[in-house]
Amino acid sequence: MAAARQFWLVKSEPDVFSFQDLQAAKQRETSWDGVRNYQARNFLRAMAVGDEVLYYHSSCLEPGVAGIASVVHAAIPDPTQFDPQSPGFDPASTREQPRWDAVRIRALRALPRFVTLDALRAERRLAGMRLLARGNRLSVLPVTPQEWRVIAELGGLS
DNA sequence: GCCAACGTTGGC
DNA sequence: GCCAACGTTGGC
Repeated sequence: MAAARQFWLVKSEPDVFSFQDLQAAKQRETSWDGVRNYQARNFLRAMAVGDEVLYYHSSCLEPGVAGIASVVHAAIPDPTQFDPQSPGFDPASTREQPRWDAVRIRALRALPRFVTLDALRAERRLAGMRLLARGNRLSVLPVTPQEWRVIAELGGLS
């Protein structure tokens, strides 16, 4: 029996790589690498092919959820950790014992309505959402099916 | 640019 | 194992 599909949220600075950039990418895909936080890495490792991912724009004029992507390849060692030229280079990582992982995601669709951080905060059904917790800084987060439904609704889906 | 919150590092 | 210093995140 197949495991139930899980839901996630990833943050990206749109000035660096927006959801539109993902849609415009070759195959609408990208390697989700550069994550350098252990908790976030563990969430990456828990992702399975077919899981769905909310794509959140952070550190910008209007933070919020821009679109939906899906996981098309499960976690592998993040190649940027071995690259001295990369900002993600980690001298403590070895090929034998890599510390950091990356997954591959593909854009599914933009939300018909961009769901702003303000709108998320204003929605009582999302009061417990991890993204909205005080001081939250994780760039990869799990999302509950209930939260997913509410955000899809706010975004104009279904 | 500011600042609160948080994770990581390293001296002890 | 503690904890101060430091770096980063991310909203504003």
